Order: sequence, then structure tokens, then C-alpha cells
Amino acid sequence: MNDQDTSDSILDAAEELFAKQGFAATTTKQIGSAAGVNPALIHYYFGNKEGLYRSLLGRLFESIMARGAEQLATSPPPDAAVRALIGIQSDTMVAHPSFPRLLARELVDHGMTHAGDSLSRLSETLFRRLCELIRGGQEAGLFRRDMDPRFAAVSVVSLVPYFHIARPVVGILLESGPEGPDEEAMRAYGRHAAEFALAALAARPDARATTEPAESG
Amino acid sequence: MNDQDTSDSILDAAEELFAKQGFAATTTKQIGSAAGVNPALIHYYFGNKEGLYRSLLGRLFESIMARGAEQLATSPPPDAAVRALIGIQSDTMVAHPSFPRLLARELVDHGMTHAGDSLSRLSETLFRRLCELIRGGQEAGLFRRDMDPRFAAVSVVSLVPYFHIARPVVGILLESGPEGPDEEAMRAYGRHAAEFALAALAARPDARATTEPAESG
DNA sequence: GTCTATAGGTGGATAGAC
DNA sequence: GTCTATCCACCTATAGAC
Repeated sequence: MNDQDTSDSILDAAEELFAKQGFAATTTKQIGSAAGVNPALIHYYFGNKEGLYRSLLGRLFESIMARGAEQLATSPPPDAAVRALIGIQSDTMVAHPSFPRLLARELVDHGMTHAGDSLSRLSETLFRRLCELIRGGQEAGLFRRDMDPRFAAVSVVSLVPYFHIARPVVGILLESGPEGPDEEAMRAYGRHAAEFALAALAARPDARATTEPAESG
Repeated sequence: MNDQDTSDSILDAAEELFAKQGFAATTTKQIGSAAGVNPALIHYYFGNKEGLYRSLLGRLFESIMARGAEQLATSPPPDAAVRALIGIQSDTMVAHPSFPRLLARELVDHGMTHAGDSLSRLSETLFRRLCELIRGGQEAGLFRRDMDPRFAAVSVVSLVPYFHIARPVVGILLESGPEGPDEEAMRAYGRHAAEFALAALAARPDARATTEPAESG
């Protein structure tokens, strides 16, 4: 086993364990054992436990940010772009189950010990792009104008991550067993989320009338 | 200080520290120090650290579930009910900042060491009620029928919690400083979330046409 | 690069005085 | 009920052999 293999297997094992148990609850012994290497090698390759965590988050967030930015580079019409963004979120999280958990832990821990800015940069880059898209859609008359574009952007990006973060509990609610929704259900939710977001954003042909339901039938 | 005061001050201090740092990263010494009591009293009142955590989650989730169930008891029309539910979420999280963080930690840790079913019961009770509401709204022609009511319910309940879970990062995105959005911004987002959800759910007067934007101008 | 052995420190929990 | 003292387990990190 060359050093690349060794450090990769440590990163892989740590990613899964940190996602499942959290940073503090995971021991270097567990990581070494799961990776099939001696725990002392963690210090040889990454300096210390926190260095390992940083490396792993960097590797994960950079690769995902690259994919997202690439997809949004070809400026499509706003509604197609929103659909594409949600599709990327869903595909990424289906393919990489430890990502939403690590993301959730970093979101609540933000500013504490760890990763710090790789998450901030990921968010900022994609988020600003999304805000502009929504504002553009509003100006084009495609999206309703009575929503703050930044709030709308938060709402758009919240749907898929929340589903995956809450996956064990969502599994109970959807009656898909204790393992959470299966892959097909996760993909189906991704499609739903895109429809839900676009329906929320869409301008109404006859605005005022539809928000107030028929009263006193 | 009588025993009620003592155990309450331990619960309060632990709630804040567990929310901020997580269960494993918080020491009994920290809790005792923050509560102004001897750490050994944790074992006197709660048996062990995990017993303390369970008590605290129970206290928090029960009180919130009670408030939510009470509000939804008076069966209002579906759209008003959705608005009310999101309002409760927002009010609860604004008033009780440690709740969203503890919720997030429990969501990702679910099935691991801790609380287990106080969260499941909270979710199931309110969630089933919401599913029925949405299905009812669909049958009444108030909500669009081409959405799975359970997926729609997940989407509806995801908005406000995600905003609060991601509060530190959302603060960066909204440029409200490192402390996250202030109370007014949080309340404003709550109002937005209700509009966003209702717009997504609402039936269109002329359905098919609006989802496809004008093509090849 | 990889392993063993171990140092150094901390955390949860208990016993027992008050 | 509250405090002090302490035990034991365990975890991170390092030194040093191979």
C-alpha cells in the first residue's frame, strides 16, 4: 500500500465516522481500525485529529463546490437554473450520504473549532449566484416580485439538505423503515423539491386573486 | 437553593452547552461551572451525563409539542393551518435559540446513543396532522393535486428549521454579521416562509400553462 | 512508512465527610 | 443536598525500533 492509498483510506474512514458520530465522539483508534491502518499514521499524515478533519472537509467541499459552479457557469434561464441547482443538491447527497451529515454538523458548529471558511466559501459562491438568478427572474416577470430574493434563495436551497439531514426521521414519517428513505425515494423527493420551489417562485398570471381562497362558500 | 432550583439550573446550563458544543464535546465540569453548582450533583439528580441529556430533551420537546398540538387542535382551513404551523415553528425558534441546534444534532444522531423517541413522537404527531391538512386542501381544490402530500409536508416543515439551524452561515449570506440574523430578520423570514409554502401549495386557476415559461421568444 | 509502547492528560463516575 | 478527594478508563500524541 503506497502513501496515497493509506492517506485516502484514512480520509474515507474518517469521513464516514465523523459524519455518523461527530468529531468529538470519534476516536483515532476507531478510524485506524476502520481504515485498516495503525492509528499512529493519522499523526504521520495529518499532524493531529483536527488536521485530519480539516483535510477531509476541504476535500469534500471543494469537489462539490467545483461541480456546482461548473453547472451554473452556462447561464441558463432562471427557472432552469433553479431546477438544475436543486438537481445538483439532490444528486450530490444521494451519491454521497456522509455529506449532508457533515454539513449539518458544520452548520451548527460554525465558528467553533473546525473547518471555518471552506463552508463559508461554498455557501457564498453558490448563494450569490442564486440570488442574482432569482432577481433576474423577477425582473423578467418570470418570478413573483413580492418576495425578498435572498429569503427566497435560502428557501430554495433549504429543501433538499433538510430532507437528507433529517433522513432517519423522515424515514419514519414516510414509513420507509428505520434505514430512512431508499435511493428512489430520495430522488423522487429531489424532483418534488424542484417543483415545490418553482411553484413558490412563479409569477401568477392574475396575481391578487389566487392567494385568497373562496370565502364563505 | 432548593433542589428544584439546583436541578433546573443544571438543566438550563446543559441545554445551552449541549446545543452549542454537542453532547460528546461538553464536559460535566463545564456544565457544573456554568450552572454554578458542583459537577457531582449531576449524578445525584440525573444518574449520569446521558440521563441529564435525556431529561433536558424531554423537557424541551414535550413543552414544544404541547404548544404545537394545542394550536392545531382547532381545525382551521388548510391554508390558515399551514400558516399557523409555520408561525409556531418560527416563534418557537426565535424564543428558544438552543432548540434548533439540539434538533439538528438529534436529527443527524437519530438512532445513536440518545433521546430516541421524544423526537419521533414530536415529529409523527405534528407531521401526520399536517399530511391530512394538505390532503384535505387538495381535495377542496385549494392546493394543487400534483404533489405527494407527504413530500409537500416535509417541504413545508423544512423551511424555518433549516434557516435557524444554518443561522450562523445564513448570517454571512444575509450580511447580518457573524452573530447571525437578528430577531427582526428571523421573524421576517418566518413570514416569508409561510408565503413561500402557500405559494408552492396553491392550486393554479389555469394549471398547465404557467409551469412552462415562454419558449423561443 | 509502519509498528509498538507508553507518556501525559482528561473525563465520567463514586465514596464518604459534612 | 452539597462538597472533596480520588479511582479508573480512555484518548491523543509522541518516541523510537524496525
